[in-house]
Amino acid sequence: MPELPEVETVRRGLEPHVIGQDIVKATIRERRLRWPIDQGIEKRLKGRRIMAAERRSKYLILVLDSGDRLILHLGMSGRLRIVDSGTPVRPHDHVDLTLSSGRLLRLHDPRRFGAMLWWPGHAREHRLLTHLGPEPFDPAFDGDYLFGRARGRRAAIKNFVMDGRIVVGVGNIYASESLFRAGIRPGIAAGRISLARHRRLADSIRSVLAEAVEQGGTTLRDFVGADGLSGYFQQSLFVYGREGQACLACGTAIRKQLIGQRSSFYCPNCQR
DNA sequence: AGATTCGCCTGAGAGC
DNA sequence: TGCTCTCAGGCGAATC
Repeated sequence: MPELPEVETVRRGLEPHVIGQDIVKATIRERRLRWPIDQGIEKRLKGRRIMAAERRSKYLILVLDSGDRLILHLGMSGRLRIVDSGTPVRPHDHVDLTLSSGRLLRLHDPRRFGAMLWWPGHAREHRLLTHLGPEPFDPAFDGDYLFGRARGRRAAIKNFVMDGRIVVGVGNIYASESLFRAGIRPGIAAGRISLARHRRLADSIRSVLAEAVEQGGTTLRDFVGADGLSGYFQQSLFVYGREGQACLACGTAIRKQLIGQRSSFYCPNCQR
């Protein structure tokens, strides 16, 4: 499941293959993603040059020479690959962008939770991006910010940090891992956590994501695959998916708890 | 407004 | 072996 580090890894891997490339042709085999792919997007894409590959939250944004943008989201199971033309089409290969290099940028997404959206150049902002909170690596994101936003909030801290309006890019796995590093139990109300602990949490979120980006970058070298935690970071997980196993810090059995319908993992000894 | 629930999907794994 | 069932999860939309 692609989280922010995976999407950033994909973006970096994509860059050398797509920057400066013209889109010779767009082939859409399946329009029914999370939202239907616009009819006629093929014509709008044809002949456009890709000027930049950006990321906002978990959205990939291809900036075109026309000033328009193409927004891609990988959802749960999306993958983007650069493949040679003539590479056999497998099930769930929904979109091909044929590039002037002769290769294809191919979108593959079995569960179709992903998206491909047109963002016209004349629109200042896209509605999906307007409400988003700061990037975790943005200087504006720190413990004081988190603490301020948490005033009066009774939601569990884990749900709070997974709320994209508060901070983007913290998915289920990294939320559990960040809270472990910060020593905070996932079910505690966000508004009842001290400033000092919010600072520790903000630091943990940043460091967990930064490490994952580094390791994703060294692992998914063949590119451009986003199969989630296929990389080394999987070996760095302290609590996620480790129910009943010994805490790597203290040996206590890791517990699993449902919070907001999501599996959450924590060490009852290290996290209070 | 904040909190909670729902719905969209397929593949992997468990159980029979 | 092969079926059925359960679960996983991003996140916007709807509802409470």
